[in-house]
Amino acid sequence: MVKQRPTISDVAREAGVSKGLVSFALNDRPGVAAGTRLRILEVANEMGWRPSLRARSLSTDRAFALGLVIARDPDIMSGDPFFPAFIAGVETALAPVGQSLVLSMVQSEEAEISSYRQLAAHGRVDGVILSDLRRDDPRIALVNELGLRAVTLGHPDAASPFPAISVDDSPGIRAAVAHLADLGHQRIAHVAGPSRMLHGVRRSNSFASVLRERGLVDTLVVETDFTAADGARATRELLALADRPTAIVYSNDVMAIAGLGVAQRSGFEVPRDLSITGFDGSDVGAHIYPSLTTVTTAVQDWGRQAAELLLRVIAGEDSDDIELAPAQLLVRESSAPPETNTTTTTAP
Amino acid sequence: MVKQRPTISDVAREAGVSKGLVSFALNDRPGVAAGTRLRILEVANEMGWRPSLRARSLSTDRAFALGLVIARDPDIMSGDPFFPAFIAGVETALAPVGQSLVLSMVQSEEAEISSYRQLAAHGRVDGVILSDLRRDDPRIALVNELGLRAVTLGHPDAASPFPAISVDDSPGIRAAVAHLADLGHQRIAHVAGPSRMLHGVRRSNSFASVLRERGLVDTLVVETDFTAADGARATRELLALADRPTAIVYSNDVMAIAGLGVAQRSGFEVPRDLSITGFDGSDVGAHIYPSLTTVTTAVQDWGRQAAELLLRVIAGEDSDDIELAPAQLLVRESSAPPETNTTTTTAP
DNA sequence: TTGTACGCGTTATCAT
DNA sequence: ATGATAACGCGTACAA
Repeated sequence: MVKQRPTISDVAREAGVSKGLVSFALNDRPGVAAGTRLRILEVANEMGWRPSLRARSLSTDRAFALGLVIARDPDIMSGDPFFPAFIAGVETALAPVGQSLVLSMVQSEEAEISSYRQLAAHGRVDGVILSDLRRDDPRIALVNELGLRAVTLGHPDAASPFPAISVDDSPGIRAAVAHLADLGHQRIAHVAGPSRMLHGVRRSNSFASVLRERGLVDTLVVETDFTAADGARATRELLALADRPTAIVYSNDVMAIAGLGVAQRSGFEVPRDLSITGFDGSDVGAHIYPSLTTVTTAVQDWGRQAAELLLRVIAGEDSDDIELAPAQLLVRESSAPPETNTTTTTAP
Repeated sequence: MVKQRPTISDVAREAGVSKGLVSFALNDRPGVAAGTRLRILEVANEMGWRPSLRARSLSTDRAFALGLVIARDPDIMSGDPFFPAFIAGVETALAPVGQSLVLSMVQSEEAEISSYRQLAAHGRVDGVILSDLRRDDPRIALVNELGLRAVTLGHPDAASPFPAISVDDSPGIRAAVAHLADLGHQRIAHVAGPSRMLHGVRRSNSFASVLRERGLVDTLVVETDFTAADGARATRELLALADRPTAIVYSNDVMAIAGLGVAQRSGFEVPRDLSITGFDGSDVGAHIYPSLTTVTTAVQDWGRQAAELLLRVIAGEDSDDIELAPAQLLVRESSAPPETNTTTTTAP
């Protein structure tokens, strides 16, 4: 005989009141005499009553869960420190309130779209966190049509019905470039992320604007797909230039590490012959040689606050945009003054 | 006026049959005349009827979702290629059948336990994938008591009611050590994972057994927590030994990369002065210099098959253990013969 | 406070 | 064999 878990009907019978009243008492709603409420709670507690999420879900039309659809290749994910930390942060916001995260990792834009459609059609989640915003991101309209609530990580490039929770990359990039320029670098390159991605574009823009302010060459930009392989390719291209850069700013740590490998393989010594900086402060960057100068953000906190904001949106509470502490430069060993003799160094 | 989605009652009315019959027809169950069934399906289709996962969930007591609780520090996750690929694999199994993955990332054992309890109490998932098995893993009994179904990644060290889906690490480790021994290394160290974790233990055991077979020293083992920082520490300790190893086998790529950093920083040239091998074949390992000899497994496939197996278990179908293709050695540049002169090299 | 309809399917019981 | 009816799962919400 399986001991079924008690329902509110059981509690009602035991407490000698109606089902509805139990519901009211349990949800701390007005209209229940203090004494009755107390007795109901007591009985419920004694019987070990737990709310049925499913029943509640059906009757209130809510899922009590948030969704996160990640559209990245495992290759790009591998080694990227962002999502693990972000998700850990989301979890710290959800666990205390008994909500869950439904995660979907897809590898094509069609799969991404259908993933949102499924989440909505099945009522799996009440809202989603939109990450890796793209230009004219179709997900914003889609998610809105589907009736989901959402928050975006960063500001979209068009009007959006959803609040944004952002970390300004700009100060980090600016600081990185300024740091390199201050060290004396004149030819600073940028290994950028995909231009379809807004944060990629914004980092590139910040990069370009600092260079212009400083009156430096701003043509050394290579776009990549964020993978180690593409970071390596970009680095090879840059180092093969007749007038090669003396410093390279990478849009993520994985590419910076791959770039470091390429440089070393080609006989360049970092930072003597080439300075490099990363982005996103991965743990491993601190332990390679030379350790990686990079730009960090409080990703876990971002995750927590994004989830909290989305919960508020779902609850119909205030939902203003949130601006978190901007990215910060973390100077380590991979950046140094360029060689004093200006003769273009070529690979041995 | 919001156009509500049609329910089976709507379909029933439209088709001129009863609610129950619609359900039978929609679920391909016997007892419905062929013609009637066809008409019902047609009407349902015309009306755009979609099943309500919630209603179905409530009445059938199923969640149509799988759970994965990851109990690792973000520090360890960061840079680790396993879970992204694994989850991507899980997704490929779930998406086609309309199921979802509920992910929880926790940072303590208490949080882990309560995470499983919540998933079960709320009926969020029908089953869970147990990863990172530990010695006397309490989760197996817990999950069983909670009435969840499960599969384990790897064989637990005690009887388990759940099928295991495993990738044998042993051949990979053995191949790595054999490779190093064949190159002439006599003092091969192991930077192991936590001994609480079964795969850590198994890799260590495999390591030790090959060394014994070859008659080599097997005392050079340092246990770590899998982080880059701890991999670096272990490497420093090993390289400081009077009789330092000439090769180090790391239990993951992140530590190997950190170890490489330590070695280079101490003036050792890899692989001339020290050979190293990693584990888990991260993308970035292929692009560092020297590129990392490592051991790879088909992680994404593992994820897909684990999810499929769990779905079968939940469906009450066959559920034999599954043994996947074993880990394989991928020889790259970070391993080479030891220096011919046996004089113990010390850091400059 | 109570009674009851409701959300939306599934399934056991009955009637034809 | 075919189909209808009603109970069930478990809360929520509203009229009485």
